[in-house]
Amino acid sequence: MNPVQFYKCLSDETRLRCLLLIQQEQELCVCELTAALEEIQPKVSRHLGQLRQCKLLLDRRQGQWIFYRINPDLPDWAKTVLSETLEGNESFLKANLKSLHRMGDRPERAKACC
Amino acid sequence: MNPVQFYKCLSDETRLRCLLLIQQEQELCVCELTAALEEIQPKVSRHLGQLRQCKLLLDRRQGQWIFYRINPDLPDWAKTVLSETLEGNESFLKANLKSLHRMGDRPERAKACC
DNA sequence: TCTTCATATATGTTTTTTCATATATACTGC
DNA sequence: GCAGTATATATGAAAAAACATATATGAAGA
Repeated sequence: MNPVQFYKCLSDETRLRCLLLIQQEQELCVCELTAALEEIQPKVSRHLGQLRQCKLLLDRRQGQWIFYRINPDLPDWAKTVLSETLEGNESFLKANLKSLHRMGDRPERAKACC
Repeated sequence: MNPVQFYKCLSDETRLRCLLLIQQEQELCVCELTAALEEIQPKVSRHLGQLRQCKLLLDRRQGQWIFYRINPDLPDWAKTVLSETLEGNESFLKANLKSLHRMGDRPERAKACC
């Protein structure tokens, strides 16, 4: 994982909020992120696609939903960066978490596999 | 310190190399960084100017040289990000450190003040 | 068919890069 | 001390490149 590429991923507001929300909630689907960010779906989807392509996120389909989670194979330094950023910037996500939890009908999660 | 702005600063190759070199060496002047990166002076200077404006770096003049160092007042999470990134990416800087140490006539450092 | 999500295209905006030049300090010989 | 010159750094302006966005559309699954 090239650190420049890694930080390019974190350097956009939409992408950083997605990453930190997922870091906090373990796993979120596109419609949850769309609601949390109050952004249009193609915008969110496009940024998630980038994060997936750079291997910061993994996705899995469950029925009609696609859930994204942090790639557990990220190098340790990158994982530390994400968790430190989340811890040090709670207020940054406050409004997004509020919107997320206000969302009705959040999709049910099943175990990823096995 | 807004985390998006912070990561925008780290998302450029020239800026990230400068930051990590300074993190490792405590303090470097523009000509040392120019030599380490093998880039032209206005390019390096521009990026350092940005990092100073965003308050990631502080500068001091000593004679004809201007030395840059990490701003000690950065929030803890940001300091941790920088040190983790340095530790986790030693090889990223290898060539730059080699160029730096190969540089003849590096400026002498005096104590910053007092 | 409806919902969820992804992607293509076109467009606008921001960022980066370079060159040329300005400013500040230092040095040399008088 | 004073020219004149050299070195270190910063910055204005213009061009190029990279990036983000919106709209429209497509594909997969319930």
